[in-house]
Amino acid sequence: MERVRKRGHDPESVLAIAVRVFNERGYDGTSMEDLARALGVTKSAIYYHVPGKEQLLARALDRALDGLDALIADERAASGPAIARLERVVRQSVRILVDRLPYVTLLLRVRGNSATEQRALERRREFDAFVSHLVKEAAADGSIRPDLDPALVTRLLFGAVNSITEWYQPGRGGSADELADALLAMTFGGLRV
Amino acid sequence: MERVRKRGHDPESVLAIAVRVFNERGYDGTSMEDLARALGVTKSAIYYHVPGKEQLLARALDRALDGLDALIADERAASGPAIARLERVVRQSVRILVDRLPYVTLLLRVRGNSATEQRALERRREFDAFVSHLVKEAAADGSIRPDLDPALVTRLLFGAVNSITEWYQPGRGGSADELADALLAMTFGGLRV
DNA sequence: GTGTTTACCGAACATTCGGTCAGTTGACAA
DNA sequence: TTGTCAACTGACCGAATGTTCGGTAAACAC
Repeated sequence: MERVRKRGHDPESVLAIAVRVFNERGYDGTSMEDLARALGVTKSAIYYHVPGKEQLLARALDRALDGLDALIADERAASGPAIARLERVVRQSVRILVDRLPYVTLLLRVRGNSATEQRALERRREFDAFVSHLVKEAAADGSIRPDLDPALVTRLLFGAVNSITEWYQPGRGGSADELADALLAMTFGGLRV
Repeated sequence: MERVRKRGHDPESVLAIAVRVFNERGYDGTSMEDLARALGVTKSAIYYHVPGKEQLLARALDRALDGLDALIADERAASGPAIARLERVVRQSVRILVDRLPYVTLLLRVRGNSATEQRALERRREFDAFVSHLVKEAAADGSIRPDLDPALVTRLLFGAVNSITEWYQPGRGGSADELADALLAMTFGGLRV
């Protein structure tokens, strides 16, 4: 009946710690021995909780991708000017990135070395395509600068968004909303006074 | 007397191909066997040209870092308003990134797993500190929006710059200068019309 | 107290890793 | 023709890799 239990690990705590180590040393740079050390158990204990290294990666990537999918689903049902929807997508992306920081960080570093990684890259491309389409809409109705290529804007804009994973530390340096405010002020409004 | 030679590899061609594979699969995800396959030779032939895997990484990272160091050296001697110097640093950073794309790409993915990587990270931090200082100058003299934290602006701005390594392909999609123009238009001028 | 389950350990597994080394090949000079 | 030498091959090494498995101690159910 869900008592306090002997204390020890479960699939969730193993995943959380594994993802932290994956982000510190890179997935390929992390051995099961590294994970075991971080968990305070031996290598073999890990296999009691999870099926293996690649499954840990797959589960972590799903956490990130499920968040982005939910964002798309929400936003497909939305209406209003494209520029306003774009702004909302950026803001929500920042929120997801901050909420699920370690998982999104891992996702953004995936290079397609295994079937698991390739599947994740494909799902990620769907998100990119969605955003790209939105920027094109905003460009077509004349609400963003006409001298900039929409595809390029998409990439630079989300380059800035995604770079948050490189330095953001929860607790320090503002909430997701404050971050999004600053990012939108810079990219939509411009740095110059 | 420097004839045409038997044809085959030399340290330079090995490095170039190795870095390409490192960027495709990640440094830790690349085995010497992978490199040998890409070079069309056996593993042991690699050791005739270069001392080993980590030396390949070290040489590649130096190419990127030497470019950034040269930029700093140039710019320390420069004068003029901070905002103009910042703009020039961004433009030159884009140029170096494009000119030395595979090397800079590799540098930006380093996580400090070995002494070689840690040394590279330290050198990179010097560059970041230089840029950060420049943004603070521009903020102090009132030439960028006062509502944005200079440290945050530095990170987001160079987040956009560095993201170029994620998608840029030489030949396609404009020169370094055109890229820099678009990036500066977006971040300094703002997207909105 | 007995039996079951949970969470783990230690030893071993086959495979892959980065790296070494003695030998081979073929182009070239003399 | 002979000898040199750059550029490799192939066999191999010890260590590390991800994973499996038999066993076990402690907590729980009855």
